[in-house]
Amino acid sequence: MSTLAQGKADLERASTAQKVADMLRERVLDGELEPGLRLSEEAIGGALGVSRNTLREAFRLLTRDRILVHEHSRGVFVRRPNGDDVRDLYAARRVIEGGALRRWNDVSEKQREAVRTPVRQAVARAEKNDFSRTGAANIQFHRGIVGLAGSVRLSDESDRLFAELMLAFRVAHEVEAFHQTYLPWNRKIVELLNDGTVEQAVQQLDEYFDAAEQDLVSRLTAD
Amino acid sequence: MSTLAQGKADLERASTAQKVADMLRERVLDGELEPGLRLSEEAIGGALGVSRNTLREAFRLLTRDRILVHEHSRGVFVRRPNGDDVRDLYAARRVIEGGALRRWNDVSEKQREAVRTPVRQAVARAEKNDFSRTGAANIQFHRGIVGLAGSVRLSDESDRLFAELMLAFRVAHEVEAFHQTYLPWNRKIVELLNDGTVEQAVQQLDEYFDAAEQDLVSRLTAD
DNA sequence: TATCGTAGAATCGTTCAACAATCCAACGAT
DNA sequence: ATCGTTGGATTGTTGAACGATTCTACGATA
Repeated sequence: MSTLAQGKADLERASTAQKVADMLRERVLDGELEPGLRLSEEAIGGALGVSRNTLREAFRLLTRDRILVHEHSRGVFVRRPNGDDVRDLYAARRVIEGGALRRWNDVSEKQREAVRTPVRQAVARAEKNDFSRTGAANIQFHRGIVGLAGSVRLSDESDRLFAELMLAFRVAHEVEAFHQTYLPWNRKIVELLNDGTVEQAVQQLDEYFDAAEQDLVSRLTAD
Repeated sequence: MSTLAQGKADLERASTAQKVADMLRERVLDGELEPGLRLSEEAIGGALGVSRNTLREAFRLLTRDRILVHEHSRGVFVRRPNGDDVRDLYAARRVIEGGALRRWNDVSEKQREAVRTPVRQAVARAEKNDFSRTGAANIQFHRGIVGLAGSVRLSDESDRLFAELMLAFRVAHEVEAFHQTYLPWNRKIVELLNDGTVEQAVQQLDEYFDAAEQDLVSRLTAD
């Protein structure tokens, strides 16, 4: 039955606006479209061969995902987070991930493995100097933490927060180096969880957030 | 200067789609447009005197706010939460509000007052049998709790979750009675916070969520 | 020189009309 | 009673058009 559910999801993926939005999202997160850039309706619509109305619909989907921002009568821009945005993002993450982590003892083993596995992957990839994928594994680690909450709404919202944070990394020119710096923290958090000392793991996570926020904010306000 | 910022917000309030979305949101939350109802583009667009494209844009804004759901090639519907949705919503609230409440000792006095005041108001209004406004005060209480996190993104997302929950109340025919039932809980939580026993307050909040979720789910799956 | 205002270009906001694609309900065949 | 089929209704998408807003560059004034 799971294959049927999968197929249904693929079928529903129709919609030109959805496909355009997916393409643009990829371009933005890859860095081809830099934060702060204005996306002209005419230029992009012409390049992609879709009408303005459809393109505007794709824009709306991406503003919902925090990828773009819409300014009335001025157009849409690739989101360009500043220091205040980063502080806000980490304030949200502290509450969400801290709250989720405290559910460690109440969740399924599968959910716990979704936290442990990405750290193992990140370590393995870092040893091979495969840093681009180390970052992806780091994100998976945090997605696993949010997953402990058991709410798809919360996981979806966190994905949007992560996307915004990725843009902040890009503005700070920290796309690759950032994640590996904090890899030891993640490893320590998993150790503490495995020891059953959940509160200590939460505290460690908070320290990670403090350090990461301070680092990122200083690099953003330096510009 | 605050008046200037206010004026700017008013000026930016333009956009036909935005006004249409505001009107529709009100109609939905008031109950005029029932959960599950399909909103015809032609009918509503004609009634409101706006073009289909503009109306579709308003629809997208409301799907972002969890008021409407969009089904491809079928149209948009007033969201109609089911039991699984409610469980997901409370899973999210447990983590968000629990995590926010634990920040009690780290936040400003103003933030703490934003939690205490709504409970006082709710008590006063309940004594006057003003139940419709009791519910509003109850929501303010929980908004105050989320506000302890100090993240506008998290507060905004919580507002969307609350809106969805309001729809669930409506489906369960519990719009008015629900909030006052749990007023004693809120009062107890504030007492525990004032006593400085934050962890006990969190535990009390969790019990509130357990009871509220169970109540609401049973009424939803009964249909 | 610097500030201000203005004209014109560029772009967005919104509408309208049209057609293809999809969904739905009624009908009839097996 | 279940399963195709056929129209009719609704959404998806396009293209063009025009008013409204923003931006840019130029020139006037102090």
